[in-house]
Amino acid sequence: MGTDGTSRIDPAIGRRLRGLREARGLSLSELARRAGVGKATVSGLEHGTRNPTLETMYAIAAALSVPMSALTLDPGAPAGAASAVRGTAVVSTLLEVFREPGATYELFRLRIVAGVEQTSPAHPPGVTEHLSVVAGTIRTGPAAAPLTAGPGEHVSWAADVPHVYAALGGEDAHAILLIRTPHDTPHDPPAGPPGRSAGEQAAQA
Amino acid sequence: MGTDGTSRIDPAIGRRLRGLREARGLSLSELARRAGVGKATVSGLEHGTRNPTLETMYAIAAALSVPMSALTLDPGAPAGAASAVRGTAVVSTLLEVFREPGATYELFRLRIVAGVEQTSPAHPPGVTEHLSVVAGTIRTGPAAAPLTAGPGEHVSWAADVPHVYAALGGEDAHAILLIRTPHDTPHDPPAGPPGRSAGEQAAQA
DNA sequence: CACGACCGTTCCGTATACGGAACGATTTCC
DNA sequence: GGAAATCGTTCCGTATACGGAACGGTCGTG
Repeated sequence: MGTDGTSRIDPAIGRRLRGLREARGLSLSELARRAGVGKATVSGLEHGTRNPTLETMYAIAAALSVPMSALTLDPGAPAGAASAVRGTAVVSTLLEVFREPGATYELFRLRIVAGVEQTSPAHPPGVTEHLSVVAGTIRTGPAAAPLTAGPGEHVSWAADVPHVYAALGGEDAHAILLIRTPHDTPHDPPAGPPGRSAGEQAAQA
Repeated sequence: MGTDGTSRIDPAIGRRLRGLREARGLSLSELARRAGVGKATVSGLEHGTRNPTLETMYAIAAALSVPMSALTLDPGAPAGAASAVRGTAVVSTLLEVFREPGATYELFRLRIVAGVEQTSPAHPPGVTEHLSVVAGTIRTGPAAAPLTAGPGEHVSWAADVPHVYAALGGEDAHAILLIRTPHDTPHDPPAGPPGRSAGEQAAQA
């Protein structure tokens, strides 16, 4: 990767790892033993001088009894207003994707910024969206006939028409969005520029 | 790691990666280009013949606009009947926990094993559960008055009474469960020791 | 049908992540 | 106060993940 000689990985991972280890009262040697990896590996990781293998990460995460994401801390951050300023009303984080025999499901956590209404274009026929309101009041659904839902309420609609998202009441709203794409229906190409940052992004919902 | 010569990594990662790539209509070459990694790397990854580096995983996840966890999918496995045999009908994977000013939300992915009905004890007053059916047919809600829901349907109920989960129709069912615990109402202590195994565990829902 | 563009796979040399061993520094126990 | 145990770091040879290049296959196009 870097032809620079010493490839560094995000030092935050090392700090996180050391924190988790010490929180459990484990010595570096002991953790290495439990994870079945070399002490040199753990040491190097904590210092951020190694670019670990997935296998190594699995082993260490398992030894600490945490999911890998606790170590890698993906970008899935709460992130203040940063992206709202860019004119995006809906900030989404992809939580999980799973394939069933008949369809693919994508699960998003949404934050809808107050005072802006965002319209998303139609998906291919057959795609349905299911939104569960977590906090705030959300007006969403087909642009032609949106519905209003509060905490604990749900809205579902066929996503083959343009649809809107808006937070009512002056406060940001939060929701869980499940998009079901039947197979046979090819997913539309990604809306944005290719190499944009992972984690938070404008919802292509 | 394996001194066997060829260390294999979980082939599910490869399948997941290929699924995400194809869902976006990207060719392998194009993905490699966007991620700034070699085609050989992507190819090897999809075939499960490489044990990738964190840096590589980051680059690819970013190019796909997904968090790394969408690729690594921690242990949250479909796992046949293994845990059902242990008398557990509901297998849950914690996807995310988030705190809002007024409440804490926990989001689970559930797999409900067919043919068994599981009853969960009452939560403290104020706790509500919201279940979205992903696949199959689920009978759930307060034990005294459960409801039946199919794919895309939702059920909500106050969780201060015993409640049940059951998959109808002879097939396992899948769902997303959101548990809202208002603050002031101290959450019941987590059933296990603090650092209990991440990923799959019996639902304390 | 020849040609170019692109696909996904495989081969290859190099950079580096790996575990084991050696090291000095502390701490524990007799 | 010396021996043993354990700590975290560093050195080292080996295994392997990496990107680039070469390859055959499949399209569109002239």
